[in-house]
Amino acid sequence: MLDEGYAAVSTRRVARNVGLTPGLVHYYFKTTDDLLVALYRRATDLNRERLTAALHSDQPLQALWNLSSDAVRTSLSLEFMALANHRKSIAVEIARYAEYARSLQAEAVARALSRSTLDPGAYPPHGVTVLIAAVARALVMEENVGITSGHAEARSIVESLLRRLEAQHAPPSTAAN
Amino acid sequence: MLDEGYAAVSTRRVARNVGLTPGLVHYYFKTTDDLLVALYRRATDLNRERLTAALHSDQPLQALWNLSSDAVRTSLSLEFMALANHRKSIAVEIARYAEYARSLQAEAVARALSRSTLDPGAYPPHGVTVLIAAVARALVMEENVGITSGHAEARSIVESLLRRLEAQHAPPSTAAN
DNA sequence: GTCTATATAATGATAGAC
DNA sequence: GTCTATCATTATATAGAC
Repeated sequence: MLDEGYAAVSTRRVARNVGLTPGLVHYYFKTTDDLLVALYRRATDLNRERLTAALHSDQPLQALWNLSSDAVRTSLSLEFMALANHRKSIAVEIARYAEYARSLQAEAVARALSRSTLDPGAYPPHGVTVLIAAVARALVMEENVGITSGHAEARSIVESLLRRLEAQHAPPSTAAN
Repeated sequence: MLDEGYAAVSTRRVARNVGLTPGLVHYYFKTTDDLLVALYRRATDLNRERLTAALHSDQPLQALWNLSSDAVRTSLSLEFMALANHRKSIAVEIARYAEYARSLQAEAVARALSRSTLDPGAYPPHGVTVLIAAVARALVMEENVGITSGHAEARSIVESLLRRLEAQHAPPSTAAN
């Protein structure tokens, strides 16, 4: 799925890769959709653990950003998003997990913001959560096809913002700009 | 491609949809890759015009953001990104256009920043360009699969930032936060 | 559970008539 | 240019032997 895209995943290839027969794959997963949903669930189970750990670290926003920037994990997630465009059963599964993960993340962002000196009204936690995930995902997606210009600069903007959001005792510093 | 994903595009279906035969499609486009590349080029030609117009409007950043938020256009772009994961010829085509579009956008961002009162060092134009495209694309992608939580908040954060970047005569206002 | 065999359908691509 | 016809491959899914 990572190497050749979701379209390369078929019951036959799965069977061949594990040295079994297509019939047996259908015995365990009646339809191909069922197989893909099971794969997605396994991925989210792993992801849930990593996310929880990140959000409970001492720099949850940085940890969330690093986790969201993981190329393999994010590439897989992007394949599922693409797949969801023509597999309704995948779409509902993705939406459900995404909303769950988002709420977890938003809570962590809210906690971090409450410890900072920034105006919480200017940074609604759900919005910040969306932005972090959005930028990380887009960077990985672009790198996957060979686009890199502006990435370093974008990362530095985000990371500097995250440092400010996560600064427990904001230094007097220069006026925020 | 928009309704059922890129995997639904085949020479046979294209032929059927226009009332011709698969053989003829292969006469014009030797391989399916050639067909997809041609489709991508047609899309970028349209896009190039729209982008140029947006960047020459009186509020280029707002216009860029609005353009990047167009659901149909962006969904198509996302399909091509997904497709690029297992079609090298598409990947190089996408990367080439993306780098070109990015440089155009970065110039416009630089011009807007030079008219604003913000510290240009804190907002490198290429980085800002990446962020605008990234967030817009991610929002569309999520909406396509039914995820919406935090979107309104994220949009409002971005739009407020864009207003500040594009404010020709920044008002005294309250301290930026 | 695991296999073989098969029904059915879609695909990419080519050859050759007109 | 446009068609018909075809080859070879892959896919989903099921039936039934063991």
